[in-house]
Amino acid sequence: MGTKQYKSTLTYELGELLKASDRSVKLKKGTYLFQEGQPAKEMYILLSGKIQISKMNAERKELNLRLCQYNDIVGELTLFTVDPRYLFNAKVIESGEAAAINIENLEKVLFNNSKLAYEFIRWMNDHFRKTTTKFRDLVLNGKKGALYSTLIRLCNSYGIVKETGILIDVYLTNQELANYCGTARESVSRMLGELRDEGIISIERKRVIVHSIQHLKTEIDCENCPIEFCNIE
Amino acid sequence: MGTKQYKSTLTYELGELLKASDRSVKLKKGTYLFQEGQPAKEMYILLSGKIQISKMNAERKELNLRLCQYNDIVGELTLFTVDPRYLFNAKVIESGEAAAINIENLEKVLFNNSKLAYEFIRWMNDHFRKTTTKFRDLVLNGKKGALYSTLIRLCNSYGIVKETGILIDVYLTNQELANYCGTARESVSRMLGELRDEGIISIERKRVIVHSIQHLKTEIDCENCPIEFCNIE
DNA sequence: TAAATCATGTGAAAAAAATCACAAACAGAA
DNA sequence: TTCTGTTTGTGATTTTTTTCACATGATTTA
Repeated sequence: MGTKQYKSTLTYELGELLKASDRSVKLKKGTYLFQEGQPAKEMYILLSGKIQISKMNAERKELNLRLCQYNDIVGELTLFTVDPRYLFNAKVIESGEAAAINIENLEKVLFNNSKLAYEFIRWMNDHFRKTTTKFRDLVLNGKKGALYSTLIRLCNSYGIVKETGILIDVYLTNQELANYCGTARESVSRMLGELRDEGIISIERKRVIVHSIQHLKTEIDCENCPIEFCNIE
Repeated sequence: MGTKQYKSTLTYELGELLKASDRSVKLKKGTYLFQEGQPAKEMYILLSGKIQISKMNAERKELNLRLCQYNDIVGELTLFTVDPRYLFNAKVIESGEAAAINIENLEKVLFNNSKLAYEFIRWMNDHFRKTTTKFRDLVLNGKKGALYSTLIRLCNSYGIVKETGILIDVYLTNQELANYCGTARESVSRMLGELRDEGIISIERKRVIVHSIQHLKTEIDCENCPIEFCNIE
């Protein structure tokens, strides 16, 4: 009991990718694996640790897009472009290790292995699907909807089922949570406080326990889409 | 003078795709080419007319995601999935015609033609990139930012350069514009009114003319990203 | 051409969210 | 353990946005 509820696609084919892996990189908490605008030579697969993918706007407000862990792919959007550059920031929020894959090599592999290319297209589809649904939630359901949606996704990706509810096994500050929602830190603090008072969640040493995910779901009219499309990776 | 400023990728390879085209479909204004949840057998390439891609939430609020025209691909996200279903609504807002491509056929073609698969991955990358940037604008810059971003993208996709400014050559109601921004119809009306009073835009028979796109850009701290990543397709 | 339908503009009020300012709580380092 | 820097909670205020209600304007269509 008490393990991750869902692990994303790329399975056998992931092995293929890893074979093309050139080197491994140590990830130190607080550093960046890459940042927006840097020239991109490599794509990565996480072996351990956690990485937050974000995009800044010009006012330096940050929007967190994904929270990645073991087996997740990061830096993928640079494939097959001229003068490839990273589009996002990849911040290490839990130390670990990643396998680096040279983009040029990967492009060759994809070109010669249609099974893998196919798998990759499928993965991108899934990925796109998640993103769009998430943004719909963020844009249409107000800031409360944004937070609830984020919590649900965090449950699906990092939730550990306990007797009392689902423990979201990541240490996130309110500010970071706010960056997932495009909202103000204080608003998150207030909304979490409300949920706490209503007994929907509780907070135990910086981690959230969701006692009634159903409540969050009904509040945003969650259509109970399959868990593989409703996560934060 | 006076033509579309940018036309998206898939060029030669588009021809390849079209060769696999099975039939063509007439598009009648006001109808839907497909709707969320319907089983998906075909992907489409627009030959003429305009189609709006949207996603609903459970409260039946609609979020408009793309506005597609000649040579744009719609219904693409169903590839390589089991029990494929459309994720979005495709509403015809200007009559025209589309080439339908059977998904199973296309999967075969992609599988056997790595050049095409490669091109497809690249297209999806671009597509993803646009989407993410757009949503960042929507989420981080408030409702005004959302509208300005939408107007800029509309200029890039449908703008016709005139002496006085850029004419956005699409007939959109305030409600439809609002659906692109995740905002209320009345708010759009008010914001457009303000822009009109300031002389930034004017409206001529339901179409917007942007006199100072620069003003819109500075307001949302637009980093002047390449036009091919800043459009509404 | 009139009637009907749909789209727009706008005031007033309510609701949602951000901002500012500061105290309290907590975590990590010395 | 104490100090220090970070994170959290919260009141008060301001700003942004939505909502409601209704008048006006524009387009269809019969």
